[in-house]
Amino acid sequence: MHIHLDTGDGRVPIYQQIVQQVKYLVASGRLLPGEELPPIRVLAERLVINPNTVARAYRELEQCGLVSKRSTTGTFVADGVASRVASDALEALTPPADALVAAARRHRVEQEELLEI
Amino acid sequence: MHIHLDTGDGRVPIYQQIVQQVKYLVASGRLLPGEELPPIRVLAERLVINPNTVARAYRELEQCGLVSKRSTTGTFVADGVASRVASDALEALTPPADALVAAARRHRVEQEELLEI
Amino acid sequence: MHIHLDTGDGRVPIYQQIVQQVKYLVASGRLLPGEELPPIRVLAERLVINPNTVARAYRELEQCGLVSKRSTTGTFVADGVASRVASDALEALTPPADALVAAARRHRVEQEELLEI
Amino acid sequence: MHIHLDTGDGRVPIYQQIVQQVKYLVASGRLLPGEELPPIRVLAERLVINPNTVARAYRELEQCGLVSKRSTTGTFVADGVASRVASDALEALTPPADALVAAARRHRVEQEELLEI
DNA sequence: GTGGTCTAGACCACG
DNA sequence: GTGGTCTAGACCACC
Repeated sequence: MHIHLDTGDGRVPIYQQIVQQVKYLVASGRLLPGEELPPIRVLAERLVINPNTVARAYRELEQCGLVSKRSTTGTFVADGVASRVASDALEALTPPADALVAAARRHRVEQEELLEI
Repeated sequence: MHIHLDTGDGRVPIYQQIVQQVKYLVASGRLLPGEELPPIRVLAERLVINPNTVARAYRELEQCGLVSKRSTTGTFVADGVASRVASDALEALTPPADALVAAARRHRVEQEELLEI
Repeated sequence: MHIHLDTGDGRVPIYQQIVQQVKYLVASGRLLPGEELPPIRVLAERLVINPNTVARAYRELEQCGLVSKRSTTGTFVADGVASRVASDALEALTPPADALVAAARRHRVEQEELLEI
Repeated sequence: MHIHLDTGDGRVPIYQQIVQQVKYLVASGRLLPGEELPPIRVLAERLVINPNTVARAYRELEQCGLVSKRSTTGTFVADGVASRVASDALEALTPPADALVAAARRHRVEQEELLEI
């Protein structure tokens, strides 16, 4: 499982970057239901961050139902979540898209110009 | 000058909302060079927010050169800024657009699907 | 707002004790919608625990929709939640009650005996 | 000897579930004094859990005096324990019952309502 | 002053 | 070895 952190102080909390990317990995089928995520400490070490930060990400993923933690055994992708996550992903994409379009309108930016970008 | 605030804790700082909207007003010609902005306290009262917040927005606008404060007289839209703001706006639009496209790619969302949104 | 912590290592995490008791306070009307909770640091100091622990409790309460945090302003009881919490409370009561009864049955404890307790 | 495990991470440690259920079996006469319990490895295999976990359960049962391990021979139900276990069970029932009642009071739940559940 | 994030590291229960 | 909880204290953005 490969995760890339943008530490550029881009105002996105590390733990959310993890949450988001795990969602992506599941939605795109690169993480399959039942598959085990790296142990908290291992992922923390690999990303050179504090275990607490990974733990928080995993906790949020569990609250979303995307992952299930069997204590003392590990953390696993929950069953039958691929579809839900997929629609989730699209929904997550919609608001920023709308905002972008709205912003563009306020700027009177031509549609073609926007598409080029 | 009409400004609408989204206080829904939607992750956009109030002062930035003000900055952005003043830029829009200038770029779209609804605020003309030389025109006076509302006094800090007046705008703060109208928006039911802390005067410090308005002050900060005005300060940022001044640093952008979009506005000039003549002490004890008021805050005025600077001269000949319309064009600069316009290009500013486009630049401001590019990064989120890129991010959106990048996110979409990670989701393997088809381009057509994205354009529809 | 009075909160009592059982530090007797009774296996209930501190942050959950806070969550639970705030729920009780709301459900019983001792905390009214719109009312402000003590700032994280203040409550932490009062309970002689780490601010992070209080923060976690508040975060969970927010995720439950019971509370809303207006950053830099404070933490407030959400509107129109009394009823939901009340039913929540009853639901929270049901499983342990069932477990108790089931356990009693396995012990062949007479019903009267149980009621006396 | 039939034992059912709730692996739903419902906050009850596996080894305690075993301890409890063995107590029930003894108290209810389905396990008689002198009778042999399944070997650790056998029970572990049957329940698909770690042998260490079964070992721990047996150890606790031995500390309670409910069971006695004769090395290299097996684990047997101790003599004359049925009555003790029975009272044990009642004691084990009291604290959760109290907690339940206390919780109910905090919720202002009527007693009749509680009894129905 | 508010809450938010993160670190470093401790201790625990469980398997 | 797994995850869970908690502490102590840092720095940040915002109002």
